[in-house]
Amino acid sequence: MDQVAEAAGVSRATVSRVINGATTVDAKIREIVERAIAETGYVPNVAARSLVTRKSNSVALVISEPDRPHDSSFLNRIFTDPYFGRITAGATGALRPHDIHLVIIPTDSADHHHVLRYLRQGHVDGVLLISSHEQDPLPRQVHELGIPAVVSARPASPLAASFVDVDQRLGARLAAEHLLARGCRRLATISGPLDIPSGQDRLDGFRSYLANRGLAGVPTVEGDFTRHGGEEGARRLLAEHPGIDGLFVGNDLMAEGALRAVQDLGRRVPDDIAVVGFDDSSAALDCRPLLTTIRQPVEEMAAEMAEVLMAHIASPGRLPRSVTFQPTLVLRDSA
Amino acid sequence: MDQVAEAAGVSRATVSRVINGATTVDAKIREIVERAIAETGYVPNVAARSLVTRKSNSVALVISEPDRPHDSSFLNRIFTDPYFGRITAGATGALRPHDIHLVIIPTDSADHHHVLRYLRQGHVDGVLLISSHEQDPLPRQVHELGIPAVVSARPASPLAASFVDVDQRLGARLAAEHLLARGCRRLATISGPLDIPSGQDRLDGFRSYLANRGLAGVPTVEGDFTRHGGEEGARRLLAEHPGIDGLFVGNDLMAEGALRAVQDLGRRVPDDIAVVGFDDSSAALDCRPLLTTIRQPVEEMAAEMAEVLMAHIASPGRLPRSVTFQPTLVLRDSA
DNA sequence: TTGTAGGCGTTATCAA
DNA sequence: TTGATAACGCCTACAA
Repeated sequence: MDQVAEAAGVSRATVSRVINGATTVDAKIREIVERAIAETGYVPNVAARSLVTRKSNSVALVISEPDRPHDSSFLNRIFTDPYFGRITAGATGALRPHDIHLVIIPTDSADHHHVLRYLRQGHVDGVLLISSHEQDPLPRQVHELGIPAVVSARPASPLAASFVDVDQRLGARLAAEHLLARGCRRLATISGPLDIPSGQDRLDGFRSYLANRGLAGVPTVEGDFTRHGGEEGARRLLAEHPGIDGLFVGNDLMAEGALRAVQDLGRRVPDDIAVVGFDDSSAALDCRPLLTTIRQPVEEMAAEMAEVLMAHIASPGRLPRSVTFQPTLVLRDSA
Repeated sequence: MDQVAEAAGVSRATVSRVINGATTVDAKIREIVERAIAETGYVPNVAARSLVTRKSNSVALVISEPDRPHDSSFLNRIFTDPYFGRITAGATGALRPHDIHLVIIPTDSADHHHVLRYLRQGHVDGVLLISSHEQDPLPRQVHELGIPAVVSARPASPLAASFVDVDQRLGARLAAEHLLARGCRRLATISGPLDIPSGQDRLDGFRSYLANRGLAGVPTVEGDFTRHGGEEGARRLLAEHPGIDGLFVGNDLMAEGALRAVQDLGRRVPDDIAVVGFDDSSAALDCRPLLTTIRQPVEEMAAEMAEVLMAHIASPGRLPRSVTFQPTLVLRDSA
């Protein structure tokens, strides 16, 4: 910076002003300084800057996955589920205009410790926390750190933190309505993990809507949000209830697997069995037939999380708030 | 830190020594200081530290994906292909013991600019660059930045940079050998994108081995390393060459799609058509039948990249070097 | 509008 | 083995 100042014949303070876009600098001088910056190839030192501003201009995207001992690794799950790509895309898009970097941090419980340390050390100004597991202690721990944070869904236990969610029960209800509307009467469902609020809520929403219309006792199996889990679930379901004519599956990945199993077992989709998924992720388009599903506006939700987080960072005293998005039915070929 | 020093009745310098594990500090004093640290809940300020050490203790994992206009988004591809999960796992594992953070940065060409700026600003001490695309300018640009870097594969155009790779041609040859050994004579292949060196090399390796044994003119279609591309490729291949009895597919994801198509078309696997994939990723286990494939030790390769990078960071003058791993055949049920 | 000077929280050098 | 003290590179009152 001294170099630039010298080359431009001004003081370091002026160089600093130019860099930070202060309005109180003469147009001519600004230009001279900018040229000097270009010529010297000067790049500000972020460490020095954040030492004084106490800002890092980056936020963490912490993706906390529960331990599933029989699964290979949580990283495999994260880098295999299109959901996280959408989250990342949405958050990046919202942060980019503000010149804020997104630091992606996948974690399972074994390294919560590292993550907390990372956050405590002040590497980032705030946290976007994607945590689905009901027992996950991370949301509370992050909250106790006192660092600005926004959670991806209603926390399992009440927490004075901002969160963004979709109306899960409404989504499930849309699926039920659609299946009923197209004439299905023997419905069943493959739910997500019941220790994950979204898995639980979608199941509840589906069942309670049907129960209110006299259709109680819907056959249910619990899946794990993976393609394989959906395949297994469908097989079990059809083995015990061969007469099923409508199936609601807790997410698209499982629906993809279920679709395959259903067709392997000789049922036509949607004629014999209509199938509705949940998410409207890229997996819905990998399905044959194309998957009718409940759209969750994940990118927009992630962007909203980022906006709320930036607001918290800008004014630390701000009260927590929650934003809920509405799901919609996306009609394709499977139902 | 002043607080800690006061609480412990020592100077800041001593506190610093304790924190950094200097051996030149009295055991008793060390203990007192440590207690003071615990009591005050002191956490070092990383910005101040890296301002003076000129180290950030973190490295970037830059995942550079080529633009594929007809695909939804590069993030979707990255968070959908198990390959990147394995890379991340391997790199994290190697870095963790050294207390170095991994900053994951997915990018397509539209934001190379941001990435380069990020690197130039000194946020990280070095770069692990995952770049497959032949025309990708990023490896060269990163190299010109002068920041320590290790690339994930032999760069398309010669570059004085360290890289880690697997012997792609040998892998393809193993596949060919195996198919021949089990009696297949009418072989075909679905290659990866030919503008990606690994796609090209696997194809070359497969064809040239066969050509040397009098089997030239192997039917070939080019795929895109996605499940869907594999499905399409297999359909095209079988439409034109219905007599095929052995198929080598450029990666497991495509093999999964191909397997589905082949069986949809009424062929039994492996009896009518034997199928060999490449990678040994988790997708191989999602296949039915389980996929026989060429194992690429991705985790170990990523770990090696990290080791080499740390060596470069430790001694900046170090000459670039390349490390090549050997692929192996993993026998399962599809061939 | 510009320059001067002090301080941000560490580490590192040098004496003691 | 410990303690002063000087950087590290930047921002920001405050003074000019």
